[in-house]
Amino acid sequence: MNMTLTKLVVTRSKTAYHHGDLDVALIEASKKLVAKYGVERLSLRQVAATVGVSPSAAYHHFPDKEALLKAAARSAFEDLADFQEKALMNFGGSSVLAARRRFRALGMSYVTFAKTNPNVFRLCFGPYCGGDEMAREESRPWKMLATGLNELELSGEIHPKIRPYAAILTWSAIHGVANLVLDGLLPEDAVESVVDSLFIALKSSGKVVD
Amino acid sequence: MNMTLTKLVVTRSKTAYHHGDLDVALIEASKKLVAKYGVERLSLRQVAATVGVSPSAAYHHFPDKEALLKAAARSAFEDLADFQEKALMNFGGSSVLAARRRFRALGMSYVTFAKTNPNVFRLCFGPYCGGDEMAREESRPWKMLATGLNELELSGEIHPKIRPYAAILTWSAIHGVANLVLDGLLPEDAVESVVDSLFIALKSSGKVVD
DNA sequence: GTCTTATCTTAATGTTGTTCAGATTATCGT
DNA sequence: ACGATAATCTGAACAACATTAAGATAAGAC
Repeated sequence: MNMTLTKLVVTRSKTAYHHGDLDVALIEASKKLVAKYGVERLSLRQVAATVGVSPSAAYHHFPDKEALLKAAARSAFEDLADFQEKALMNFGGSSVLAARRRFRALGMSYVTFAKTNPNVFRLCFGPYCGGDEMAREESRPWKMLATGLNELELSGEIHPKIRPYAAILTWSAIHGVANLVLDGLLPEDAVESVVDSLFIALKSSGKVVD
Repeated sequence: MNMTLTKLVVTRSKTAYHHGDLDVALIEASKKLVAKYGVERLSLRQVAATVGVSPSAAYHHFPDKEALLKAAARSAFEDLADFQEKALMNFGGSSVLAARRRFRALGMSYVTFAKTNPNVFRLCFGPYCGGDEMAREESRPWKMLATGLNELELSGEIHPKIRPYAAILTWSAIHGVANLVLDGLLPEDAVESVVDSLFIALKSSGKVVD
């Protein structure tokens, strides 16, 4: 779980001058302001004012605005993982149906997060995205996807032919609809279409000749 | 084809005071600067200076910076369509193989454009994306995808079960990899994986029971 | 308690988006 | 051809912005 907020509340100092966890407070304030106005309208000064600190104070914790936004993006990415994790908890069990429900929850929660916090979702993946530092295969969303696919495979819901591509195809498709729906280029119900078609695509036993 | 640049060159006025097609010139300059530095680092004043005009001149053609960027995004979206169209021209014929090659070219060119001009690609689909104004089903990339899928269908390369989802799934998956690769969250070769798996997924004849 | 270091503030600089009053050119009716 | 009207651009201004430098304040070590 993402503990940044908790840490903030617990260890905040009482004296006015020294804030005590300014870095975390700045990140949290950034996320809130981004959620409200979007990254493109975010100013360092506003963030500092929200936290109750002078603008230049931020420069003792981050080299510049870009670094702060990258840290906020990183934190927001963890929030997304948290959200998916919670969604997953609603569907326990080891049956085939449970595995399918969990897989569906994984994809749906991803898009629900995007639609609920469009600006935050865009922050995660925009030009402030950590990229390599987010360590691809080690990232929590990727790991959840991997285990979800393993469960489906054990239930015989994935054809061997497509198994090697399953993770990349799934993440790409889900990430794609999320963005296209946010941009207004696909209707909202496109999400269900993608999830449904992914089930069909993964289970399929078609032969391809080149 | 996107004729904005041509129009600019042809009708540019010689007198210094009146520019003659300032709107188009501003859009083109914006795209160039975005390509170089990214949307987040673009300033109206720089754009105006590049065109050789005072900053306030832009406000007689666009209500504000956001409107200019939206216009630039719209134009960039047409550039993407142009790029795909050109890629498509390399693969004529009516054979099954030709249909498959065109479909592959459609997806690959989409991602190639993204990787060649990451900042411009992000401009197309970011918060400055036209959305509804881009008219979804009437957009050129969507139409190309639709005819590409029709060709594949006529060649017997698409199973009826997945046909209704084919367009949405394909666009989502391709758009998704493009973004994830740009963000450094998927390796570059993920693109081929997605295109290959799309072929498998579309042709498949799997049965799904609920 | 003093010294050192970490943390924050104040003040300043140069750039940004945007506005407004005025200058310049094009267009059009005559 | 000419004068009025509208379109287009400039220059100067303003507040908000990111960033920096020099100094104030508090915390922790000894």
